[in-house]
Amino acid sequence: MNILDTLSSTEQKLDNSEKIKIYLCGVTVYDESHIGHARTIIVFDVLRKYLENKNIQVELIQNFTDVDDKIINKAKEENVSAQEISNRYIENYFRDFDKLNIKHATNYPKATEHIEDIIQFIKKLIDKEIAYVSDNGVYFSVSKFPEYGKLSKKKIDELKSGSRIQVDETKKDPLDFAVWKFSDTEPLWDSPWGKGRPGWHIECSVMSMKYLGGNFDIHGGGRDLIFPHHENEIAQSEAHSDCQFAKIWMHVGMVTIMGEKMSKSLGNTKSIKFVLENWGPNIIRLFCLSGHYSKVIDYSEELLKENLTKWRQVETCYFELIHANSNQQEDISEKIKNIGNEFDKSLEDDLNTHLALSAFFQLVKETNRLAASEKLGIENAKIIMSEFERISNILGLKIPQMNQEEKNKIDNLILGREKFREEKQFEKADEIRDKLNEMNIELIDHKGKTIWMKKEKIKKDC
RNA sequence: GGUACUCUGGCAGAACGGUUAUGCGUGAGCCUGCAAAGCUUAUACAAGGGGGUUCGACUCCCUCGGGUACCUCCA
Repeated sequence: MNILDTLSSTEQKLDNSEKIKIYLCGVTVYDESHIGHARTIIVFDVLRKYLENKNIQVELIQNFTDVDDKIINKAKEENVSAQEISNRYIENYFRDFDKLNIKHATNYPKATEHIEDIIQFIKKLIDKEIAYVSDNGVYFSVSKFPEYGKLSKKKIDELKSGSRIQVDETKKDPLDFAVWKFSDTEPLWDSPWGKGRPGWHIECSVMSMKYLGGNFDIHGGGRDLIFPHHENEIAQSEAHSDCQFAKIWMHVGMVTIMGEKMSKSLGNTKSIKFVLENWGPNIIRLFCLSGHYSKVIDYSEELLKENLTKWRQVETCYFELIHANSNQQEDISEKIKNIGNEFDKSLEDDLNTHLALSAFFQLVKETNRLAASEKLGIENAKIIMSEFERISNILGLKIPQMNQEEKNKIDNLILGREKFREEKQFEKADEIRDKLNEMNIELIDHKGKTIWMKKEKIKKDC
């Protein structure tokens, strides 16, 4: 599998070894997660599920940054502890992302639970004279890391001249960044240099190394993390270990809205909670996977609606498959195999989810074509269903299931309707159809039989 | 200002140095008691502008222009 690596700007082969180690920069937990966060995490979820489908073990570490100025400010505003804030939003995180059908990471380490590791890490940096203690904290000395800027392709002197950073006189160099900030208000921890808290960036260096070792396969996150976050992580980590940090840097493009970046600071976010309520998880996933992960996608109701149409086709396909009972058979195994290969090939090529989705929709189309011509036999349905399930698993799409009782009820109503239709009592037949519609059951009248499908409830459906 | 990415048909969006992408939408038809869903079929002078390389460029190079992101916290 090839992945576009931000550091080398080329596609790098992902070792198809038995295990792939991935570190994904998660969220700072001070507010509701929005659809931009969802995109990044969905992309990595698909990557992970694809690899696992190929029997490659994946160790995925995704951090929570739970100590940060924004958390502290919010805590002050609400007059509660920082921990209460971070706990609340971690809870919300799982509330949202579980609904989005994201498989849990191997581990979700938190900065506050790794203070001792962080202190040890900083100690070594100071011992190596790469970091120094000043009045305000401990700083990483950028000049000690000659390759600084290699990820974001920035030149050090240009950074200096264009610097909008408030010049902190206690720093030796304006580009130096804090690994430890002195403070005398909560949250704070003891350190050999003074009470305070870790700076941003340091926790990812420490925790990735702790859980994945020095040189792991993929480090990922949103594009906006390239600078300064990932740049600083590389500097700290490589200065610390003298070894290459991540092998591949994989960055997911931004979600914009009306052409503008969706971000908390701009106040133009659509929270996952909101979008879930209106469109449900499957449409969000289809939307997030509709373009190449590295590019921008623009959030709009129109696009979500387009994906609703697609989702309805997927649902139709699924229910055609489970109701298949035609005696006619057409040999389709080769065709289905090709579609599966096409799907895999697309993902192998830098996780081209858009092409992979095209392959999936070919499968859907093929099924619906067979069903329309009364040629969807049980054997064929089995073959297709197995591929359908494999693909929807990787993409994280999920048809809502229902219990037997509900199914029986539907079948009985349909039988009643059939009777009225035979007797040409269409008004009564239509009443039953309407009743089923209210239950989100849609009837599909084929020549010889009527099948039903349970449609996912979508608020924005109209 | 610097850096990166990007500019493809009404919309979304891929691949590829030479072949119809694909999907949505739209038109027509089939199916139906009527619908819905689905199917069939048709539809798009497509490549930001201008140069160049080439037998041939959407694809490579140069240049001009637009957009977005980053350069401060950010997925």
